[in-house]
Amino acid sequence: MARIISVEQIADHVGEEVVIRGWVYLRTDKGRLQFIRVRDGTGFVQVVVFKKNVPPEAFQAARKVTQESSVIVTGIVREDERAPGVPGGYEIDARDFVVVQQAEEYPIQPKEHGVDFLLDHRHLWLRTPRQWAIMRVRAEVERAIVDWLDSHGFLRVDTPILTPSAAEGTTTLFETDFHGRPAYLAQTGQLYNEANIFAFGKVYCFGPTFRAEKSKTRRHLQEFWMVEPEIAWCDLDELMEIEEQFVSYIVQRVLERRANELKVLERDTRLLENVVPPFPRISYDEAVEMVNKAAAAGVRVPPHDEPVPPMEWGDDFGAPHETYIASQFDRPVFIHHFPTAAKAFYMEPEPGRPEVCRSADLLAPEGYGEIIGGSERMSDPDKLVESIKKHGLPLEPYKWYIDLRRYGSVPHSGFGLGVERTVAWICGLHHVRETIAFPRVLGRIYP
RNA sequence: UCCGCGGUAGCUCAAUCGGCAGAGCGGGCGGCUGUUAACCGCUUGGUUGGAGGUUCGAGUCCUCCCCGCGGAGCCA
Repeated sequence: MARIISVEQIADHVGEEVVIRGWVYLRTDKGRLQFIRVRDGTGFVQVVVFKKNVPPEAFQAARKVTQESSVIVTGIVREDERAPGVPGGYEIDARDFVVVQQAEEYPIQPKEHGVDFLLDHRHLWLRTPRQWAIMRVRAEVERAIVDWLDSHGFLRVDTPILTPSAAEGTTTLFETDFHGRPAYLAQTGQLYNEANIFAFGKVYCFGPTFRAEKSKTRRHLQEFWMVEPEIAWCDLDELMEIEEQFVSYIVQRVLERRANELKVLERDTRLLENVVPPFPRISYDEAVEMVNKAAAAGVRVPPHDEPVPPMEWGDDFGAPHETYIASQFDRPVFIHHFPTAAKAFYMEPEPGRPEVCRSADLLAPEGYGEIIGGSERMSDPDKLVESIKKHGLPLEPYKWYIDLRRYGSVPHSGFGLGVERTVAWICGLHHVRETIAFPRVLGRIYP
């Protein structure tokens, strides 16, 4: 009895008779010769069913098999450079072909489809090679995140998803019912992380976060995953060093372990190979100057070839600004010291220049925008209370948060990295909706 | 919420000035021993998003509504 193998491991079985269990992705009927591409979840392989080599009923089954039928194939693994698939270069010369279930007419063809149709069929769309590759890269990104943090002294401490009030007070939250009292789905775990560092030093939380903003862009989801490390005894410069090490590790690890998937996605990996420390650092002041020079020179940016608009000091960057700035560098770039007024209440103002704060965003190259937002946190309780008031927020919900500064306050910093934007960048995708199995975009909750 | 674009066969799209609603793919039947989204022949397939209006005649023009896409703001 031949052994069941996974397509991923096919190179180890050349010349052996093996069994593959999977689903039919594509069939080419050449009369007495049937080319059937089978995927088993770990890869895609071409099965060659030649009439003379299989029992008559097996050949009939192969000739009639429909796309996405579940099948069990027995055959001999052969090296052949013509064989398509992932990893590719190997095919199975069938000796038997059994259909477990003959699939009904399948709605998704290996052709072009519209976005609306594909999202309505997301449960089936996930089976296609491109989506398969993206989800495998995502899983590698998530493993790299956890591995790096766990091996650098961080303790994973998960933070609540049901929260009593707005963490930052600015963005729209999803409201739910907590036994008669309003509760909100978390938009960040950061404030809880800050409590946790005083118990554990370096911590991170990693889970879904929710934003009810009516955002409809290629960079936004209503539900997305974020990893948020928080570090005691850490200032902004040390934070940026940690971030560039962390991001570089993630990218290099995907390059190393998911090369086949990046090939399926036709990603130009040379752009990713540059992603090693140190990353360039520019101040907000310098960034504004860069943008305005470009605006004056009439520079245009992709993807819509729009002109870079001029901006005033104090404005936040729009998408064309971010794209332009990122395009000036061959790896992610930090922008630090944003205007205090444009940022969250908890960020530490720069001593001697309180109009800017110790914050830094990390912009991914190629127009993928902000993948990290981070800052040094305010550590003085009186200044914090003042800032909360200045932002028009109530003090009562932040009582515990202010407490953290009253019992052994230390300089500390942290950041949040958006998983979907990072995966979209690494994979070279046009929209973050493809980076999560079941995306929650505005106006869509099915499937 | 605002700005722009769109909705025609299962899918992707076409239909000139308002004049017989079409093609490719998919499905079905047949052919082929090296296909890579194969190819060739035949065949199947329609409440043109919905409601109203103008007209001899509406996919096409007008009004309202619904849905989707892209972007802005905000953010990761």
